[in-house]
This record gives sequence, structure tokens and C-alpha cells, in this order.
Amino acid sequence: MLRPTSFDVAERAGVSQSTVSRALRGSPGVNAETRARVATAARELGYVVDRHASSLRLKSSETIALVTICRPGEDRSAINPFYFALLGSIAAATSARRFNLLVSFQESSANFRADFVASGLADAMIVIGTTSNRAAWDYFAQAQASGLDFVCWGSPGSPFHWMRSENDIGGQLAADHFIASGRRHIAFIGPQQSPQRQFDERRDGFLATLAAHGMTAAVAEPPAAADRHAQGVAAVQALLAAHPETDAIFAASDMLALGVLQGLKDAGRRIPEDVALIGFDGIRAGTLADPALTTLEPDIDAAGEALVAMALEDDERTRSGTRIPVHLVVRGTA
Amino acid sequence: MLRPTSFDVAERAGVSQSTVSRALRGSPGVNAETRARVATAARELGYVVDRHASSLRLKSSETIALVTICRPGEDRSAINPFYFALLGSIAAATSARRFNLLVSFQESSANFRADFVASGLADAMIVIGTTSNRAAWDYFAQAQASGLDFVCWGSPGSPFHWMRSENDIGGQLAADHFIASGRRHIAFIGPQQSPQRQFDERRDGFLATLAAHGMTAAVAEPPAAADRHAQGVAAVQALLAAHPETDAIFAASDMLALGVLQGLKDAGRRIPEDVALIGFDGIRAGTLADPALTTLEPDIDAAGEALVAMALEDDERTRSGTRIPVHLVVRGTA
DNA sequence: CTGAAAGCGCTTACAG
DNA sequence: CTGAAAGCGCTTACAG
Repeated sequence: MLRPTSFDVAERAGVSQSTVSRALRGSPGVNAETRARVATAARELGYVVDRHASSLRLKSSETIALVTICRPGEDRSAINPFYFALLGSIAAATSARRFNLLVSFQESSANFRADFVASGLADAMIVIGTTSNRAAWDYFAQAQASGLDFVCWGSPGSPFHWMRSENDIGGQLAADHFIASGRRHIAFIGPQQSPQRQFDERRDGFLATLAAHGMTAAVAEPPAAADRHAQGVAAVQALLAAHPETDAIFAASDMLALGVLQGLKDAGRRIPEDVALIGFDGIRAGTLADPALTTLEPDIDAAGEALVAMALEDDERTRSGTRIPVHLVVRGTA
Repeated sequence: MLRPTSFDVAERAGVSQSTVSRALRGSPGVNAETRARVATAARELGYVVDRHASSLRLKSSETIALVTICRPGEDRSAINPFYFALLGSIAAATSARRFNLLVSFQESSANFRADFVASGLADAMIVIGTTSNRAAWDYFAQAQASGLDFVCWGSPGSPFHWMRSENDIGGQLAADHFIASGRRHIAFIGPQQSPQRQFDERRDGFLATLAAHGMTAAVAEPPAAADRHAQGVAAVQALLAAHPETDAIFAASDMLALGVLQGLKDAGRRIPEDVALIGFDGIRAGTLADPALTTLEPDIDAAGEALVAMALEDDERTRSGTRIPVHLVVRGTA
């Protein structure tokens, strides 16, 4: 018998099929001895409940769908590791609830897809990934307009249910750290026109704290480039040309910061002696840099847990505006 | 109406429910006009086929389950990025077939699970991840012994259906590169007792090529440490103590190589002037290192595609022993 | 070319 | 506490 059903278990245990179902689900009001008999029969037959039949009946699949938006044409290994880390923590939060996780990487209309909940495949959907793929976010905005609900990381512009880091506090911590270590020629490098509001928040928290100390900062927009790392390399070149006295840089993300680090070395600056550098995200590659990158690290575990809880609405949290705490991890660059 | 069914579409299109199903599935022998009417009705209602009902009927879920084995207690962001890249390429191969991908990170008996196919949730299962988690691979070996089938990356010891890189060729390319660049005091750093046969294959291809040129290499086993990076740092310290003349190192994986790179810098060696270094895996972090890591890069896209094809047995490939091509990517360290 | 009906394998309200 | 039966929403063999 290739795949035993609950009827097979019933026959072997000498009970009805409905009793098998109740016993295996742990329904109350099943005789302990009957329950044990059923359990034994099920084990002996290698019986596993058919999830399609079960989900069809229960109208719930105990599954979360996670969509990760990529840059068009982007190599899978080039995806920002921050999103992989987030994927991992979402998987952990999902698994803790004994839910399944369906993942989908989407980059163009060739594979845009938002019907996971509509098809019953998932109970809720989470969307993460680059904000730079406008077409993708437009697609999901449209899907939302047609009544589809989901939760996302960041802030791709539309009135999605979102969750973000405490970006302003991160900016503030970066500024405090630079000020305390005596830096005086400070700069911020980050996208200025990005739909990713998180970058603005980091910048604004940073600038506001500097202003409170009577200081200002040069603000540099990275030029267009293949990826954030390349943007960082190019941005710091332009920055040093315009402001050679720069002695501290806060970069809006770690990948950008890693590019900035490379650009600073190329320009012959010593880090952190000549220029201090702080990134944002806490990606693993930062710990491997030389010197290791000082960064603002969001609590990724908390983010995964909160995203899943929010998607499932299984607690009383509001469905939008949740903030994930960040803390400054001081390593070699600042 | 919260979730329209095929009966609702049928009513609106003025046909029977069976015709709706046939029209939407593209079954032959449906009048073109009828088909169009059904399509319109479905669109207007926002109808999406219920995958549970469909899968239950078809006895196929068009889903692949991907299990990634982690180190117990390992932080999600500490997972070797090679496996995330592999996950990404498996997702791409899955999506190209219009299949779904269910992912699961497993680390201890608290969340070991192999019933994805038995429960009907997936049509096939792929297992990747660290070979260092013996308990996990034992669990899957046991599952296989009970008749469960799957395909895995690497070589966790048991007679699984596996796929690996062309490790011997990689080792050979590394040796050729060192010899051609005039290195004479060559070493290999990698686990010697690992169930991961891939490490042995890399070493053996490397040593055999050196031997063919009348050369030998010091072979260093990394000491136990928190992760591969830490192992690399520690291993190179010991190696330099025993063989201070070392001028070239082949490390069994990139994470190990990145640790070796750090250890070499700590020891004051210039790279590549004093010591040349080659890794294996082609992870992104290698490109961010300073100098950028020279490495053997497996064709990850081919690996994802081949794993999915193998899992689905949808081509004539043998179910075991497939090799993925690797090529030498020369960057800064060698 | 289309419809009525059976059946995929469950869960649970209803009877006993 | 347990069983017989309905029904979740599809797909397709069978009739027409």
C-alpha cells in the first residue's frame, strides 16, 4: 500500500475512520485506550495525515507565503544577505508555530505572483526584498487594491502593513558615537529619492542629532551602479573629492558601507584613524571586513517573529507601524 | 462572497462546473467561445483554483520541499551563504517549472521533519546544509531507510542520492594555479574526518596534481571552533607555526578561506605577495574581502536546476553521482 | 462539445 | 465515547 489513509488505520485499529481522525487530532472525548490503539496502528502503517484533504476541510493550510523581491536579472547569490537573514528568522518563527513556509523570489512580470492566499496555499503572505524594483511593488500595490492583504518589511511607498527598524534611533546612535569620538567632518551616504523610507529615517535621525549639537553633515547620494556595494565605492570617491576633510561617514546600509570601506581604502585613507565608518543592517559580511564593520544591527529574530505574528494577526499588535529595535555594534571601523 | 468556487464561475458563465474546470485547465475539446466566457467570468469574480482541492484530486501538489540543515543553536544569519545561494537557485529552478517551494530549516530533534512528501505537501524533497550536524543526517538516513526518498547536496555519508561539485577538478585547478605562479611551499587546510566527502575530494585532486609535479603539501586539520571562519583563523596560526615557509594555501571552503585570510593578516603576512590563497564555493563575501578572494566557483544555477530535475526525476539523469562544473575565479588573493 | 456524478482523504455535526 | 454521513472544491471517466 503506497499511501495508507485513515481508513486503513481504522481497519487495523478496529475502529471507525472518524475515530481515527479524532484520536490523531487529539480531540477530547476519545477513550485513552482507543487513542493508543489508533496511534499504534498509525505508526505501524507509517500513516501521515494528508494535508490537502485536511486543509480543504479546515479551510486553513497553516502555511505562510514569503515573497522576496529581487532586482531584475539579479543573480540569486547577489541578493542582499540581510533578506536571507530575514528569511531565516521568518522560517524560525513559522516553524515555532508548526506552520509551513512557502518561498518565492520574484523579479519581473514573468514570475510576479500574489495568489498564495487566494488559492488556499497559504493563510497569510509576507513580502520582503529590494525596494528598487518598482514594477514589483506596483504589482503588489495593485494586488492589495484588489483586496489582497499582506505584511511587508520596509516601506515601498504604498499604504501597506509594514514593519521597520527603529531607524531614527539608529541614526541617533550613529551620530552620538561620532560626536563622542571627536569626529567633526561628518557625512551621510544614502539614497535620497528611494521609495525606501527607511533610508530617510536613518538620515533624519542622524542629522537631527547632529543639529542638536550644532553640527551639520554632508549628504551624498550614491550614483547609479550595479548594486549597493558598487554605489558605495563610487559615492565615497565623489564625497572625498567634494569634502576631503571628511572624518566620519554613516552609510544607509551595510552593503553600501562595505563599498564605502573599499572606496576609502582605494583613496588611501586609514580606517578608522582617518575616517570612521558606520553601516546599518548587521549582515555577516560586515564581520568579515577588514577592519570589521561597526553597524546598527536590528534584532532580526524579533523582526521575523513580529512579521509572522502580524501576518497571522494572532496577537493584538496593530497591523502597521511596528518598529524593531536596533543597537550599535562597535567593531573596527568606528 | 469571500472565496468564489468553480460553481460560482459556472453560474456566471452559464455553463456547468465541469466545463469551468476544463476550460480553466486548458483541456482540449472546449469550445473557444465557451472557454472565453468562462475566462471572463473567472476574472470578474477574481476566481483562483483552490490548490488543496486540486492537489487532493490530482494527487500531486507541484511543490518541492527544501530542507536546510543548520548547526544546532546557530543564528540564522550565520548560515553559510553558500546554502542561501543554493536555496535561491533551487527557487529559480522550481519557479521555472511553475512549482512551489516549501522551505524548512532544521537543526535538532525539536524540529526534525521529513514528512513533506508523505503528507502530500510536496512531490519531492531536497536536503542541503551543513554536514556537521550528525543527528540531522542520521534522522534523514533513518527516514530514507523507511522508504522515504530525497536528493541531497554534498555527501553526508549515507547512500543518499547526491549531487556534488567537480571537487577533484577544483583541487586540480588550484594546484595548477599555484604551480604556474611559482609557489613552492604549499598547504591544504580542511576538515579531514568530515562526513562531507567533498572536502576529501578537493584535497585529493589538489594533492594528486601536486604529486604529478613531484610536489607535496602540508595538510592541516582546522581545530574545533564556533564556525568555519573561526576554524580558518585558528588553523592558519597552527600551520604557520609548523610551516613558517608556507607560500600558498588552498582552503576547502570560502568561509574557511576567509578565516585563513584574517589569520594571515594577523600574522603580518602580505597576501598574495607572501602567501597566496584559494578558497572554494564562490560566495559573495569573497568578493568583498580585501584582497578579494580567489576561489573555485561551482555553477550554482546548474546545481539548483539539476537538484530539482533529479528530485522530480523528470529527465533521464541518473539519480546519483551528478557533478556540477566548477571554474577558477582569479581575484586578489592568488 | 457539455453535463451529471463519483471520488480524492480528510473533519466534524449529528445520532446513538 | 463511537459510528455513519455530509461536505470541503476540485478533476475526469462516463454518457449523451
